[in-house]
Amino acid sequence: MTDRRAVTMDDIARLAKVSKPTVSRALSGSPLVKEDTKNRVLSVAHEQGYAVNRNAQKLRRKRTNTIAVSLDFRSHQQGHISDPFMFDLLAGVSEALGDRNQDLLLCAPNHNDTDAFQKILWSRGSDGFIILGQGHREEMLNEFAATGAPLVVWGAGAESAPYCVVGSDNHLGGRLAGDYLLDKGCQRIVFVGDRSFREIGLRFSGLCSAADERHHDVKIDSIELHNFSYEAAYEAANRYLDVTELRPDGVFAFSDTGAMAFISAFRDAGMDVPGDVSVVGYNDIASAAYFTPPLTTIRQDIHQAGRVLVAKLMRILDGETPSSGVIKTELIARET
Amino acid sequence: MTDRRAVTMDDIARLAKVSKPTVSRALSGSPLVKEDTKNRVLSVAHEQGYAVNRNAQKLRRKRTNTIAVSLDFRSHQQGHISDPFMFDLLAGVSEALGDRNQDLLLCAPNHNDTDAFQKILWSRGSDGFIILGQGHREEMLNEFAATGAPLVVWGAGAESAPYCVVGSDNHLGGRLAGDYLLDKGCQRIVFVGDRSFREIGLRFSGLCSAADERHHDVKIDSIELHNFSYEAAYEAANRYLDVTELRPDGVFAFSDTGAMAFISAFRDAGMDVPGDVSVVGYNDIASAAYFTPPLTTIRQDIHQAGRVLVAKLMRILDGETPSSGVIKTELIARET
DNA sequence: AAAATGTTTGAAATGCATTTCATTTAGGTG
DNA sequence: CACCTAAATGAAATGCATTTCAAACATTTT
Repeated sequence: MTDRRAVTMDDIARLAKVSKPTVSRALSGSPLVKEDTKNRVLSVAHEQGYAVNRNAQKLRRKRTNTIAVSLDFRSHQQGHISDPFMFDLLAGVSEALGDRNQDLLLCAPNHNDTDAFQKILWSRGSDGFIILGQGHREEMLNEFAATGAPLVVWGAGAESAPYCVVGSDNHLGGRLAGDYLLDKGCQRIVFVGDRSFREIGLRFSGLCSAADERHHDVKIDSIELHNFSYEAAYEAANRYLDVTELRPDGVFAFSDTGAMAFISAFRDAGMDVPGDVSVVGYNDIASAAYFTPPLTTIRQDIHQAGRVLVAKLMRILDGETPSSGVIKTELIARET
Repeated sequence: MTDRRAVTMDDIARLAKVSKPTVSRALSGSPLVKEDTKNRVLSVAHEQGYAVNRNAQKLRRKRTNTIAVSLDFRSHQQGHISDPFMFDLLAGVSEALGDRNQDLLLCAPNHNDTDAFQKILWSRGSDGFIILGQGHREEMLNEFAATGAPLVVWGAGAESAPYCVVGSDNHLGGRLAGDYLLDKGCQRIVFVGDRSFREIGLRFSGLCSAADERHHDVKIDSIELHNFSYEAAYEAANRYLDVTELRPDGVFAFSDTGAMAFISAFRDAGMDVPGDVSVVGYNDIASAAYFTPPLTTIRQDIHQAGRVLVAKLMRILDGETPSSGVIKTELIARET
């Protein structure tokens, strides 16, 4: 409210009877300044309510200590993504960045083109990028990475990917789910999800290889679902039940939320889960264990994920080129 | 990668054969520059891959066009908050800020003291604050607001609050839940949640006044729950069932997640929902409608929330002092 | 054609901190 | 005590864009 001029480093210098560079050094913990002087500066700064102007600092240092995190809130113009998994991922990243004193610039670009990201870099809005979910943006990400932009991506690693990817082993996840359903004796398994997403495609192929290996007489069907909402999954389930002669006895969904919507539809259609049909989700979101019935799912170590993403990006910023990272992936067998 | 010197405004000026101020004006859309010149500058800037250095801009303009959003990820050192409601709220805020070309600095302060916030302001890291959830930070927020910091808070408005609060009408929410349970004929209603949170306390008192008004012979009990996780709610439910002679026939939970955990515990204890006990949650998170059974809950208009929070803050930054805002609150009756 | 007005443009000052390099001070040695 | 080295400090240059104020140019008006 008081509109008096902001306190600057010069003021602190004057009050502490030292020069500006000394204040600068004292505040950034340089070993070049005597203990004594440093304390004096620090206490003056504190009593004046002074904090280094970050913008001047960033301008001068050419380093922002800020990481842009992209969350594609509204992919597929289908309203907000609200998979709690993404939230947990964000929380993990936020914490890991906090531990390294990096600021987090949250960006949910409207136009999903390289430019939106490129501009952040050109304008020195951040030092690097953490992209949560590659989705259908692979081409764009390839382009962006080709410019040499420092980025890490949460998603599925293609060997060919020109950027560092961190993610669970989606193929393994699919196998684990497949083995689980096959062990239960499922004959007609249906996969639910948008296979054009690389991660999800891999989960499907994992499921298929599990089936292939068993030489079982298993039918694997797939429902293409280009929308991640509960509504869409619920409706897709109903449509499928309407159309199909033999109802499925096993379902593997691209996510826990999808699995829940399917279970809900099955219940409304008078089917029993897991009596009539077994269901496996993906992610092990917090609510999975408390769903009715408790949901069997593939857990990704989300907490590790945030730390790994940040660690890799920091190495990139230090000029290294870390390999992609794989996050622990395991089946959590519950009632479905 | 190429470590050539960054493109600056001087370069653009030279290439477009104009002066620096003209470039500055052209890029920020000033009407002072001739259409002709402006286009020339714009095209040069584009082909050079130039974007104004935000840090220099912020330094000079003394305005950051950045809003700090605080998300208390790990309140109560109990691990991450992962209520999807918070995620939706964040998504709404993110979108509303995007629409106004404001950047979003996500902060999850470790030390929950004024200083963490104050420092952001002193260092010109953001122009203002959106605090998502007042939780137990009311005192701190009062202090912070007293310094004249521009902030809006998602929470429950006390008349006395020295800052602008936006939130649903929690008392009304409580009444609606109460009326619903009483209409169902519940006799032994238990409230679940940490009443020391103002929002939650109000929901409880709303429930009580609904009961009072009916002159019913209703017993209202309450389970103090100082932890927002599913686990904690599930355990609290079990403890309560162990200890109580007459089992409750109505539950009103502080959130949908809490309600789900309770339903899960009831189910595991062999109780039927809604046969034996009716349950009302709060927030209407996306999964509520697909829970088994579909969850009755109090919906807050989350999308409006984000817009209102941002709009109020912008007015504050313009020197106004907007009143607190109330978000639409309604009962969504489903099966429980 | 000169005067008056309005429109574009540019030179220079400014915002604030960091860094280089030179200088001073303190400490150690013969 | 003179001399050298190491430690601490400071003057000035620098990073990049915005803004003020004055100058140049274009257009009307008399």
